[in-house]
Amino acid sequence: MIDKYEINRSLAINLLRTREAVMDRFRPMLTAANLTEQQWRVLRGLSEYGATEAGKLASIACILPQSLSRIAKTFEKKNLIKMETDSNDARKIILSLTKTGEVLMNDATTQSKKIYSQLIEDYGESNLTELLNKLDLLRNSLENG
Amino acid sequence: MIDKYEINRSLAINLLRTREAVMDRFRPMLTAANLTEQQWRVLRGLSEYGATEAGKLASIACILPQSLSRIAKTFEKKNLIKMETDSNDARKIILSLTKTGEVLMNDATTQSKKIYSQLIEDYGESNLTELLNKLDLLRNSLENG
DNA sequence: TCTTTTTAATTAACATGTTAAATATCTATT
DNA sequence: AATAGATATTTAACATGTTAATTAAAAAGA
Repeated sequence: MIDKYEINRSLAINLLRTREAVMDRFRPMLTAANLTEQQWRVLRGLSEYGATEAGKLASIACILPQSLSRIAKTFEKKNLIKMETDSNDARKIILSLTKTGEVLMNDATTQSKKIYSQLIEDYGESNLTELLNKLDLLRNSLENG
Repeated sequence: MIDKYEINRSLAINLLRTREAVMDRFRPMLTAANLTEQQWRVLRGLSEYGATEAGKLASIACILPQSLSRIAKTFEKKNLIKMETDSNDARKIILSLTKTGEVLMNDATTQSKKIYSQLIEDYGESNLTELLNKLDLLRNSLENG
């Protein structure tokens, strides 16, 4: 069925709709862990990269530094992360997971990997690889175009 | 260069990063028109579909009905849209563009089409078609999987 | 060294996302 | 017709996105 409405073939909207469809599979896990999508990305970044300065972590987690400031404050109160000033540059704040944060992430990551495995099974590994490659190519085209 | 960090190959984050890269090209146009991304999607939906009830418009524009309520209120004050109760069902609100709204959209749409044409030229039409097809397939896989 | 510029993080203000609840209207059932 | 249940929209509360301004510290230049 051909769609005569341009908005439905718009690239930006298709990327948005598709991302929402992907996240629908992960939302139950996030709700159970009492984490927002952004909080999940921040903790995941810390879990994979270890102690990281705020600016770099924001970039890794795809959120703005301003948002990370607020999220970090919340996480520190909940004792999920530690915040320390960089000894070589007092402007920088180094964030890292506490033991509590690591335990939370170990549980959540296990569930996340299961969900992702099922997604790959449903979509097909080659389709996933090709899609990721096409997305990389698009980003490169946009930067250099 | 192989990326050892899983977060950087995550599908949801790649879709997010790519969408941001696409929108970077449209943001100057939106800033000039003094519209947010969501407001742009709402006006574009109205422009293409004509008078539309709120719930359907929210779905078309990929925003939640709650967000559309707030946006519609703003637009009505600015005289960009009209809000009328459906004569057959008083629960429904029919939204439509005013003349002022149409003029705004005519200008913005012209610019938008130019930006999109340039994007297609940079990325390649066949790449774009294949990407959109892969996104459609992914959404179908997620729904039926 | 002192000043200027740049960088990193934070804060502020407003718009939107998200979840839950409230309101109004319609539909179905009795 | 009266009630219960379903639907469409709105409101509320809090988290995040976005733009602009602020603060503190490092880097660069005179």
